[in-house]
Amino acid sequence: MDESIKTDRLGAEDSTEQRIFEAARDIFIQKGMEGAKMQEIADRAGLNKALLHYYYRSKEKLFEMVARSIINRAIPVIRKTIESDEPLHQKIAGFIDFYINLINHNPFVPLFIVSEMNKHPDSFYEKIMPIGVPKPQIFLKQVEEAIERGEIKPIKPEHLLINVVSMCVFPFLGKPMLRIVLSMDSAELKQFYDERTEVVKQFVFAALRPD
Amino acid sequence: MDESIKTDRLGAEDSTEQRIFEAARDIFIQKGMEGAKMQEIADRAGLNKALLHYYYRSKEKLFEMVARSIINRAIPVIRKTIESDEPLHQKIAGFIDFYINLINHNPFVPLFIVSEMNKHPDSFYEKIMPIGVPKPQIFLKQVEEAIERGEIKPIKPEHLLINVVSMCVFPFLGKPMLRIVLSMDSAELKQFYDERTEVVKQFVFAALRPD
DNA sequence: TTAAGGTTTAACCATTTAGTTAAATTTTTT
DNA sequence: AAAAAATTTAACTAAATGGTTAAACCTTAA
Repeated sequence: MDESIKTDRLGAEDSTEQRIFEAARDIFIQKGMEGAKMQEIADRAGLNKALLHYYYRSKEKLFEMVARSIINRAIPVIRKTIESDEPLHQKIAGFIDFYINLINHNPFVPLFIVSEMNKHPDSFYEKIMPIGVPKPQIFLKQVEEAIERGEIKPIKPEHLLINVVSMCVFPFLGKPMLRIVLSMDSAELKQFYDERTEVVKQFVFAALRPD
Repeated sequence: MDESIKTDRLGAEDSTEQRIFEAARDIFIQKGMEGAKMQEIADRAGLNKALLHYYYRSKEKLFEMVARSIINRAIPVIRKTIESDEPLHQKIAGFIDFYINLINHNPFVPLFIVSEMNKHPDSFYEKIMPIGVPKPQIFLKQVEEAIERGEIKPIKPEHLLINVVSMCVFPFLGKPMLRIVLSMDSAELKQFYDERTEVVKQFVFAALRPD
């Protein structure tokens, strides 16, 4: 039975090591560090438990690698969009596009990151240090300048940034809530998330439009 | 004989049972069901482990009660604001006021609820069933009517609701992120959260204002 | 073919942890 | 004050789980 190519990196073969890693990623994301059991990871990978230790030494190390990989993939794209020096409107639009699309393809990542950050803020910080913390200064300055030029309505740049991020990320964190409160089925949910990009853009730009 | 009134509320005496409950609440919120250890809860309550079982039977039961209490307190206030038939603007403003204030006083509750919901959507649903799922129909209808009357810019009511909730809740989920990315110290963070209510209101109403 | 290397496994060990119990202690009732 | 009831504790058990190991099992190349 051939596995589909589920790469982490391009060209990664479907080695045992890789299968373990992917199984671990799925389980850790779903259940967190303590909730995940090595046996369950092994089962999901279709392998014996000892193999996990052979390749990854310990649960901690395995978790570490998974966490690092997730963070390594998420942070740089955030940096790239936020640190670019495109014009403000383009940047905001691009940010929303990219961010929602990213999460749409990795819907459980935000909860993983948020949980990780809350439980172990220090170890998280150490993990993103090497990649580089996103520096929003350019963005903040752009907002201030746009306000001075009267292009957008006054707002503290930090709040604007958080507003945008909130509307992109939260709907995915709260997905089960949406299901229940808005009683949406899968199809309706899919449509809702598809609409999201445009809706958020319009909402933000409407809020920013000067009187 | 009969047990003291099992309170959740202020005025609760400092009974052993209560101390256990509070310790459990703190630890469960911080570490989740699997991350929390009975011994740690006992230590925090200043008691022996056996007592936890004496009063609460099992870890599952204890967690159950804690989860239920947290949900019981959060859901009704959401219902009340969302289901009221105040005029739309008042309702939105009141919702933002109340919601941010609520979370400000219980900053770890949203993450607990979001995590719970993602790990055990069914048991969560059973927990809120008895209280009653918030029914947003009135709100959704109000939005549609306001749009028809040209009082606000067109937007799918569901998206508006999620936008508002997102901007209220997410900044608390992402607190550690704010710290790092915006490099805020405690004082700055406090101020940020204090400003939040007004900022969100202005942002939402600006976005809704018709051309 | 066979020997060497990496790969995989079942069985085992040590530790942690939820849960029990019987006895000691404190509080309440008579 | 004595008996009864409620509360608290230390010591224990059973199960789960992370981690180890020695042997079996390929695959490959002389």
